[in-house]
Amino acid sequence: MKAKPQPGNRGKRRPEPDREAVVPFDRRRQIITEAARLFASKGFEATSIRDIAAATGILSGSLYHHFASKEEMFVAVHQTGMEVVIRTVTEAVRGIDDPWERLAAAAAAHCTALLENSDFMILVFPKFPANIGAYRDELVRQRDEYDALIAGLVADLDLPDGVDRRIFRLHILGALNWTQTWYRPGCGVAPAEIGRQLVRMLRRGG
Amino acid sequence: MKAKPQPGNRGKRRPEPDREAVVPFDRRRQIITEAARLFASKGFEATSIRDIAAATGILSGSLYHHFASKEEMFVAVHQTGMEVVIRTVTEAVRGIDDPWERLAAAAAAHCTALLENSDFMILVFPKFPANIGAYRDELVRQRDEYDALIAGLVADLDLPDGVDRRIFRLHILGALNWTQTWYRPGCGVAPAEIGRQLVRMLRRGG
DNA sequence: CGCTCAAGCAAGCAGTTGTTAGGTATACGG
DNA sequence: CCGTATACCTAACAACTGCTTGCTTGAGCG
Repeated sequence: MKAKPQPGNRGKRRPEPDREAVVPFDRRRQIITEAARLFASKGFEATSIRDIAAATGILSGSLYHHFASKEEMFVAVHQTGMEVVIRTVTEAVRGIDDPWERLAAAAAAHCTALLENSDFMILVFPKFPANIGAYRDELVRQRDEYDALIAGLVADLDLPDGVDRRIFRLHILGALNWTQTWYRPGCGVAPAEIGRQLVRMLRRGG
Repeated sequence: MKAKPQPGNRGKRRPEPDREAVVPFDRRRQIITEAARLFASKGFEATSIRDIAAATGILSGSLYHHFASKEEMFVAVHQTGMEVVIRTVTEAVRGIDDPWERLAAAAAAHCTALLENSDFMILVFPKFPANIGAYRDELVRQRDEYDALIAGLVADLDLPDGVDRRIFRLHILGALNWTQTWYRPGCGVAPAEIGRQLVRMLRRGG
C-alpha cells in the first residue's frame, strides 16, 4: 500500500517462490488489484497512473511494461471483475433446482462478490471511460456475457403474463449494482441478505 | 452549444428582455444546464472547466464570476437536479390516494425526469467527486431530502411482515437510477413505463 | 563466462488541469 | 456625468496528466 519502489527486484524474472505466500508473485495481477481498488474508490478519471504505481510500489513509467495504456488497465480490471462475478454466481446456483431459489442464490452471490471481496474489490462500472475507443467492444462483450447468465436464470422463472423479462433483468441488476453506492460494512445487513431480500420482494410481492 | 464568446454582452447586467425568449437571460442557470449535460455524459472529472465554458460560449476564467470552484458547480448541478426530481415526483403523486398507485406514479415520474428531460438532463450521481470536502454535507442533505420523500411513500404501503422498508426503498431507487446506464431513447419502452413496471413487479410479484 | 531480455528506474516531454490577477467595456444610481 | 458594480476577456500560473525514452540491474541459459 505505502510500499516504496524497491530496487531489489529489478531485473528479476520472478522472486523465488515465497514459502509463506502460496500465490506466485505476479506483478500484473498486483497492478490490476491496486487499480481496481483505486478505480472503485475514486473513479477511473480521478485515479492517476502515478496513484496506481505508488500503490503497487513501482514508478509510473514501469507500468507500461505491463500495460499499453491506462485504458488497457481499465479493460483488465473490468475483465477480472466480471470473471469473479461470473464464477461466483455460477458456483452459487450449482445444484439448486427451483428457479426462484436459483435467482435468490445468484443475487446473494452477486452482492457478496460486489461488497465483501475486500482484497479484490470489484466495481461494476456504471459507465465506461470517455476515451475508451476501440476497447469498447471488448468491454461490452464482457458485460454481455454476465447479462446472458442472468437472463438465463430469469428465463426459467414462472412470471405473470405481460412482464417484460428484459426489464425485469435490468431492474434486478440495477438494484444489485446500486448497492455499491450505499452499502457500508457493518451497517446491520449482510450483503447476501440484501440480495436475497430483493428476490423475495420480487417473488411474493412487497 | 457551439457558441463562441461574443464580446457583445460584456458588462451588461442583463440583455434587454428579449421579446421572443420569455425566460430572462440567466447566465448562472445557463452554466448549470451545460455543466449538467456534460457531467451526465462524460462524468465530473472528465469534464473540464474549459469544456463547460466553451459550451456556454464564454471563456474559462469568466466562470469564476459565477462559481467559486468546480466543486461548487457540482453542488449547484446536484441541487438543481434534486429540485427537479422532487418537484416532478411531488406533483405526480398529488391527488392519488392508493399507496401503491402513488408509488407507481412516483417511479414513473422519476424515470421520466431522469431519462427524458433532455434540455435539462439530470444525473443522480452514483458517487460524489473525490475532493468535495466541505460541500459533502450539503450534498448529503440534498439527497436525503429526496430519500425522505420516497421513504414516506414506502411507509404507507401494506407490506408483508419481515420486509425491511429501508432496503425496499434503496432497491427501488437503485433500479430506477441504474436506468441511466442502459436506457436509450427509442428503445421501445417509454421511461414512465419502465418505472411503472418496476412497481408492478414489486406489488404483485414477478 | 557471455549473451539475452524482462523488469524497473530516472528524467522528462508536451499537453491539460483548476484557478487567479489585472484590465476593459457596459449599465445604472446618484 | 461621474463613480461603482457587473460581466467578461486576456494572459498566465504552478501543478498535474498520460506516456516515452534511454539506461541499469540481475536472473536464466547455453
